[in-house]
Amino acid sequence: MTPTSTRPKSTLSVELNELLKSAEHFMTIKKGTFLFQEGMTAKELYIVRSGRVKINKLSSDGRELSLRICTKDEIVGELTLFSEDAKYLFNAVVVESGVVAVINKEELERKLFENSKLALEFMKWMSDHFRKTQTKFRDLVLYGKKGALYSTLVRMTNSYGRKTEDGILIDLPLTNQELANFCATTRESVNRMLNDLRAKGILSISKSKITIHDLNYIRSEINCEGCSAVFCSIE
Amino acid sequence: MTPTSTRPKSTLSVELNELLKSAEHFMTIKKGTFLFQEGMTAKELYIVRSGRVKINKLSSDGRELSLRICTKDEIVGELTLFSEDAKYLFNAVVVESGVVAVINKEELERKLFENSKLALEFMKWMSDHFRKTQTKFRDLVLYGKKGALYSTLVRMTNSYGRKTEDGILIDLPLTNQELANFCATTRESVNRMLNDLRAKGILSISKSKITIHDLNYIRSEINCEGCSAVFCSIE
DNA sequence: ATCGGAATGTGATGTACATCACAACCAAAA
DNA sequence: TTTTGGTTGTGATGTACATCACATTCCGAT
Repeated sequence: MTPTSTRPKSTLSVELNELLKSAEHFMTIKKGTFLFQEGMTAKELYIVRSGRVKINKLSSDGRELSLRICTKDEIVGELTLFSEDAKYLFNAVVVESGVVAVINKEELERKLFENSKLALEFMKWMSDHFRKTQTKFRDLVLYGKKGALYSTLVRMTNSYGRKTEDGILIDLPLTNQELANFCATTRESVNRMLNDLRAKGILSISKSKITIHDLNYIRSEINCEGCSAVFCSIE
Repeated sequence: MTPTSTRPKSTLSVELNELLKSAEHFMTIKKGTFLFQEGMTAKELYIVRSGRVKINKLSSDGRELSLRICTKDEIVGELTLFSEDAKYLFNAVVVESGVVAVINKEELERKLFENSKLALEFMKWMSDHFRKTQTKFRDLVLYGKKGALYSTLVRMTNSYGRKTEDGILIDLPLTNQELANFCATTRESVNRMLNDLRAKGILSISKSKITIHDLNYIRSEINCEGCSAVFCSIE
């Protein structure tokens, strides 16, 4: 698993990472379990150290909207900070076993108060994170389901893409259904759209992993040529 | 204009407001002009003191997606903080003349660094703001166009609603087109949906202002009975 | 190798919503 | 008052996408 990602990632700065570390204890997480569920009162947030955590939201009629897939060094549960008696807005389900660092909310708030540098970096992280989310929803809302899928593919590529001879491999097995959950659409629609792209030679799929041959085509379809890829990720 | 809003608002705390004030100069803004436009390099952010500023985004084919309408004490342009060489993601167009306080980005960052209390409160504001946006997009994506409209109505009510004898008046003239822009839909669809609601006695319209007679009906349709209204606003 | 469950693929049909077209209704200006 | 430009209202039609139904492929467990 060489770090041959095609684009720079906006991760936690070293300092932020180090400082957060000092306040934490660790917890192993097992595939299929929840880190937290929507509506639970939030007392802590988490930093993924290994494994994968998916953030999602269930609609009243049982459909799932996936929002993020978080791997190493991603912060989870951040939305509840600074509001007393906050409830988690989303679910965090472990999709690959691993370890998270547990950070007590109040303790973090105290640390942020005491350490201006930490506070500033944390604000920067929040701000970046906010921008990512905003642009993602914009694609979803402005460019229909195709926009949603293409946006998801671009983000997946930026987060998990690894250069190969014939394109960029999204190094994460994905079913049609899982992609559909990110797009608020159905597996059938995703299937048809992917087959169209396949027919055009834009991408190919093998062993439920997607290889993108022509990322620019996808990016141009949703007018994201100009956007800085740093904000365009799935984490 | 008595402050008979039906629900508590999450505005800037007094301290935050005061501290921000010290760094600012004022600028009058005229209806129809832009505070900033998408893609411009961002050097400052703004606090609305009077008048109204609409935040929107134009799609490549000319459709408009409205995101916020900001009045007194709302922060505008906040998304560009902490990222050097940031470009504005959206447009800010003045829809009602007034005055804004101008805050230099670098100066604010310095102030936040020097004053932990300010930093903490600012983070709280960002976090609240983030939650609002997330929940709004969720309605938009999960519950279709009807969900988008109902969500917009609830938010408008929370932000501009004033109790009257026969319901809650949204004290802001709104055309079908303007509502449509908030929902990423067409004026015709909005018109039909509003007429349905009118026929059911849920709301009524006069002089392009909406009065909601049965807010609970609308809220129940998009499953937001449980949500705290503080986060459910249009600002 | 073979069985069974999950994932994929693809037609037929339904439905929500956009688009088009145009009539009716204002309210402010001439 | 009449004109005019913006807004509302509403049918007819088109299109994107969801839903349903079922066949096929894939893959791990026995």
